[in-house]
Amino acid sequence: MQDQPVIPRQAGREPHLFLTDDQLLQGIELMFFAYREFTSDPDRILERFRYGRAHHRAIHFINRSPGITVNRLLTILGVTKQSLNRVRRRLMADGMIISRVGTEDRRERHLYLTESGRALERQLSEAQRRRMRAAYRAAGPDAVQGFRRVLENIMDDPVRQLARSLGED
Amino acid sequence: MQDQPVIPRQAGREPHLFLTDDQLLQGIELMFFAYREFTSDPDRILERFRYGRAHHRAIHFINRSPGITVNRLLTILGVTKQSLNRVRRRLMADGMIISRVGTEDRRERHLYLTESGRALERQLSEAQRRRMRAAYRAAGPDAVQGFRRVLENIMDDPVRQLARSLGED
DNA sequence: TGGCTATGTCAACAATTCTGACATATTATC
DNA sequence: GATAATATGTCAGAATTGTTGACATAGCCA
Repeated sequence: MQDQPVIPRQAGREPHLFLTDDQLLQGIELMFFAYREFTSDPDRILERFRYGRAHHRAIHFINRSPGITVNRLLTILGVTKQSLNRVRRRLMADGMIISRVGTEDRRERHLYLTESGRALERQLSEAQRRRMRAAYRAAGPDAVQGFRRVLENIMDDPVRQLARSLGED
Repeated sequence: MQDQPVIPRQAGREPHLFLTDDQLLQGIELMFFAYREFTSDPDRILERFRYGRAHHRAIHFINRSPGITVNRLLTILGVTKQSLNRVRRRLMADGMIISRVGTEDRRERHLYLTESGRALERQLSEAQRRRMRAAYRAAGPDAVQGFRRVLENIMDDPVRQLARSLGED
């Protein structure tokens, strides 16, 4: 995803944007409303399984990085292991994910989606991808670049690095 | 993470983009991580008051539309009145907001921030505005435009209308 | 007057998160 | 080989936020 370096514009001086508090408040509200809409499609699907967003997030990132360890998943999700374990236990009981003992380090557990898990993931992901695709197309390619640049800059550096590292596994 | 550029493909009136699933997944993850970062600053402040995000949202929208009715706030927040009332009661007990009987329709209650409420709002808002301002400046004006366009298009029409109506009150 | 609207409240329940404590297996280090 | 550190798992209790359902009051309107 290294299109362009996101941070350093002109070393020394930043482009001087005049941003009123009202413009910034609008941006804040856009984030609030868009995020809510953005999660509404998967939420409806999850209801049918009586799963919540925590289950969705686990499924998403296990799909994104098959064989991910519990520790790595905890780092990405930013929750406690107790919290994740409740979700993980349920997903394992339901046959959505499986856990394999690590070959190099036998303390580690590597998580994978089962066929059922992949099916659910596709359903959830499809709903969100459809919305993203429609929004991208309606906004146009330049807007997409800008969207990504702003979101990346909203993150602090450690999280930005983490987000960028995800496709690389 | 293969960097597939977002390629504009001409066809018809709307700009057609060729979007891989991977690009869309990246967008989805950007939303997830950016939103989490975006809420982290106010979360830290709220902790000191033992308030949660529900309190923040109420404060935000009451500040944005002083004198807003309970019903309107419920519509914006998309929660039940029981859920909002728990938050409202606490904020009123703490002297952060006040409620005034409507002059035209005496059934309505109009909500306002008190001086304490405004002080807290400024604190919360300042943290988020600072982050937004920094992101906007780093990304540049064109990116901001694109950011807003994509987020608006992520919303379904009713919510988009609602979001747009907010500055107008 | 009767019906609808706006608001408020009580109670019970569910989901998600946290902290803290404790346990086990495995790896790394001295 | 003994000890420390790491990775994982579990139990228990608490806080926040959300839900449904039921019920009550006040005020507007036809």
